[in-house]
Amino acid sequence: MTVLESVPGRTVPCERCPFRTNAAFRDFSPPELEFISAFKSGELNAEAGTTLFLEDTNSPHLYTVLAGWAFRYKMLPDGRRQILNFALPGDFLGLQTSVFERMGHSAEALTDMVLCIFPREKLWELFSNHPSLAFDLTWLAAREERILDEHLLSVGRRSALERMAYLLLHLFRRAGDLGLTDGDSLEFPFFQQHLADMLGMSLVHANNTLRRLTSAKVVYWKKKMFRLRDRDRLAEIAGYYFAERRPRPFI
Amino acid sequence: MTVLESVPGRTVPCERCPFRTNAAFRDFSPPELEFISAFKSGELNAEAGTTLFLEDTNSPHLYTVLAGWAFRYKMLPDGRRQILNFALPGDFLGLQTSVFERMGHSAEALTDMVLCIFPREKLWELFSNHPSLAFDLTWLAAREERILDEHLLSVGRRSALERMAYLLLHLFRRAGDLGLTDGDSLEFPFFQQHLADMLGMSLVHANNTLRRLTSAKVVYWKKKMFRLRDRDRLAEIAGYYFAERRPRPFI
DNA sequence: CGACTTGTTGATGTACATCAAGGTACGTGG
DNA sequence: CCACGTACCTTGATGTACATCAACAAGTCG
Repeated sequence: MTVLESVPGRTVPCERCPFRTNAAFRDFSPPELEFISAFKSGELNAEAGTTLFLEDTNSPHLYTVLAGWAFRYKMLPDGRRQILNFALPGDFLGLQTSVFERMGHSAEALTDMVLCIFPREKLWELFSNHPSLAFDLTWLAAREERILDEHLLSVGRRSALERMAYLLLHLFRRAGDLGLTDGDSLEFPFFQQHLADMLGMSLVHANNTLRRLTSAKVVYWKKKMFRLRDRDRLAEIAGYYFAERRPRPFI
Repeated sequence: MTVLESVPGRTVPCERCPFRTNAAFRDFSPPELEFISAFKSGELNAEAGTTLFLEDTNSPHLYTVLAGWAFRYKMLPDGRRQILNFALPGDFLGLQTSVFERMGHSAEALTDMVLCIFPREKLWELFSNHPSLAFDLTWLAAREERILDEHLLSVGRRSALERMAYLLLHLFRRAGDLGLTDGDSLEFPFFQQHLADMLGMSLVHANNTLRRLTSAKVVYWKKKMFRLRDRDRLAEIAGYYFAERRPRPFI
């Protein structure tokens, strides 16, 4: 996470936000940029493992991820955990807290992170004065919904092998769009337990399934280093893989 | 669906929309109402079984459900189907089509339906001139996300019995909020195959699971008539059941 | 150096899917 | 009216994809 290193104390001004030069993000008009700058109330540097949100509690903040990975999850009273989605740089966290009074999910930092903080009281100002940004928010919500739809299809109807293939492709593509990949390789910041909890299977079975993919030389996975060795084969295993790319997010 | 019968040909003017007097929906200011009236371009009367959206295609329309039930779903190439969510009166369908160029899911009418049609080109006008309505849209998107989160938790981590209990409670509550229930009973418009496809299990297993609940006298289910005989027991089986109610939707 | 974390593998059990058959209700045409 | 098909529900037999339990390997860290 180069951003983390390049900003070792003070905050990134929105005018020099690294996303401004990233092709994955749309351009902002000067008034938009000005508003965002005023909207941003600070930054949160969170260590890996930090709880960003806790289910059923309230949060005064909205965040966008500036650097690092997080994940959203829900738990059952007996400790069973379901990871709902991962959050990467550019993703928005905490919309629910501004729309309902309590979060319906928890969120945890997977790596050390930098998050931009926005006070939710000012969200209304965004809606009334900057419809283009309100639309971006809606865009992000619709994208999240689409990802959840896909995951639900995976967990509900795909086999363990198909699910694993799908998830790896999904994550690789999202990271790739942000320029986090290096050719066919990428550092995945999570443990096999995270894969299992995302895919709704046991750790042992996630391990077996991943092993089937590695020993078939479809992917490489060791010590968090991931390599996509045979993308077509992986897509074929996943059942189908729907690719879409359009720049349009918030911030 | 009384609305369907009471409007056997022409459209419902928004000023006399049945939701205006329904406690589950928020009030509109006169300008909001006026805009909505102009935004609405017509009505669609769809028979049960009609495809409202088809995955990977585009739709020029947005809909809100005025009467009837629908469901959103995705399919794998070999025919496995995952139902993502059900849509009830007041729900909004087709946001994705205005934000991406293709739908990520299909949708089908479960009963005969009446839908209000909104042209998506005018959505921008909503965002720029009626931020309160834009916020409502965001509210609906956030609610959909929350429901999907719950379903993902169910399918990924709950047992078949827990899942079934959760889903029945979920649907009963949503229908109840809209005043569609009659005491502890409700007409569910779907077949057991729909339950199975929602819960990510086979038809046979859905049947067995439902039967366990009926023979334990927790619920009654026969010929689409559903009765909640022991709500507390059902909630206990579901693991936990988080209840929240706030009026705030669009239209 | 142990203590702990993460990954890996095997043995065993079970929750689920699949296959197959029959049951009831309802429609249709004769 | 009956014979027939069709749609949905129900149940049993069998198979398998998964979970659980248990142990160990390899790395990391105080």
